[in-house]
Amino acid sequence: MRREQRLRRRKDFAAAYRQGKTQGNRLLVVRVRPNGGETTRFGFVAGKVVGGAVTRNLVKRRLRAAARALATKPGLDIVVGARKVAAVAEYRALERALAVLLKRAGVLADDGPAVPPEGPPGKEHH
RNA sequence: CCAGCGGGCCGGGUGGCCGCCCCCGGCGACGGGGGAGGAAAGUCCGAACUCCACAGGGCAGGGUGCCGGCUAACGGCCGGGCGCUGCGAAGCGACGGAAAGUGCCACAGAAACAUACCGCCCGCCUCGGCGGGUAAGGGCGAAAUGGUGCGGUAAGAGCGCACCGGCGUCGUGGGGACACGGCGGCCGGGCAAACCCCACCCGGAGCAAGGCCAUAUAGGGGACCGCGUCCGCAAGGACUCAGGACGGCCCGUCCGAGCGUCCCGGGUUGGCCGCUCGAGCUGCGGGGCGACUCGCAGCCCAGAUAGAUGGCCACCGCCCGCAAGGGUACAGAAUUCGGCUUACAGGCCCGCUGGCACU
RNA sequence: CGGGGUGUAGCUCAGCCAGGCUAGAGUGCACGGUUCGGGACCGUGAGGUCGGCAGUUCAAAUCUGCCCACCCCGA
Repeated sequence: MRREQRLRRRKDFAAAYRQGKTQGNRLLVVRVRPNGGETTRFGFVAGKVVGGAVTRNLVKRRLRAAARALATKPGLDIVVGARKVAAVAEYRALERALAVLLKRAGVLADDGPAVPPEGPPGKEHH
């Protein structure tokens, strides 16, 4: 996932936490917020409860791969937070959980317009 | 073969699909190269680097602590000495000073640093005490006046002698810690990880250092102290010292009535540089017991910033399990090095010690 | 990157600097008393690897070193 497609500013994370719509299950917590741009950006959060630096990085890498495999609508900021059990979950479980939550938020590319994007329904990235 | 000691090293492999970061080339599509560790960890020491401060001296504070060496430096390493443990290979050691001073040593015990409770011996007497001597014995205690033996004595005692231990002194060896020997002679505790003394070392901060650019209710708003005296026409000088600087304090020095101090707001948390070629790595040769060092040749080996170095699958290896199957250590660079400490499945290599058996 | 603090009974804390004393206090818990019963009150009692491992010392909750967990502050 390219740098432009990731959330990199503290302000962006703070805005998603403050204004975003939240979906969650045992493994993950997802917050979605329109960013007014044309590209959808992801941010991944794995706090201390997940484990040490090695497992936190592993979880974030897996989530990044899972997010890349799913097609989303453009113009969104999506923050994916990992819960404690995500540390021992397999990749398949993480990917399925992320797909379910994004579907529930209505931001997958083949969903109806649940969150109205600001820009035109843009092309696929990746 | 069994048990053990020391040192060094590895710590998954191959392939496929899809990706990420950096560098180089190219207008571009794209092509080429590189991309986590032995601890990257804890942040316990030492340095490099950067900014600030710096006439000098003293005090305070912190650290180190057998000797010699290595090193840029170190609280690290190497070699040696001494002590303790182990049959041994080896291991461990905050290992200067208690005749500089102060302090503490609970309880028990007569007494804890100055002492006679019981006992023993001598003397006296109104037969149970009094006076004196005595640290061999008993008892208390973590610790009680060096240990064993012989002599000696009223009983005893380094009182004398021998050996051992310690202390002092002289000599010899050694670069030194120290060792060995002679002589003297018995000289009385412990704790300095209690204060302390001695020797040596130490400016302060840290890459959010520091610099450039952009942005801004921005050369913003508010509160407070003070703007003295004398000489001189003036420049200036002196006094008084309010104040400020010199890491903390003092001496001292400098600045000096400045434009100071404090609070709010803003920025530092935007971008770029610093940022990876370095006390560098590999090989060969020389010096040294060794830590290490010198010379030559070759090599370029992560630079991210919500933070790249990967995700998934297959086969193999290893471990658990009858099997299905499951697991595959500790752990993720953040300015960079040198160490220390801590964590770690499994495995490999080298040297050595003890024991058993056989030749 | 740097600095500081805390860890003691189920809970909240003393004791640590200046080592020795039965490791205490409040609350909670159990039992008994009081009451018709409960609360309050009175009495009795149980409950502690003093965060862990080493070391110094005759002796460590206390001193020293290393490690673990948590909290706070500054740049």
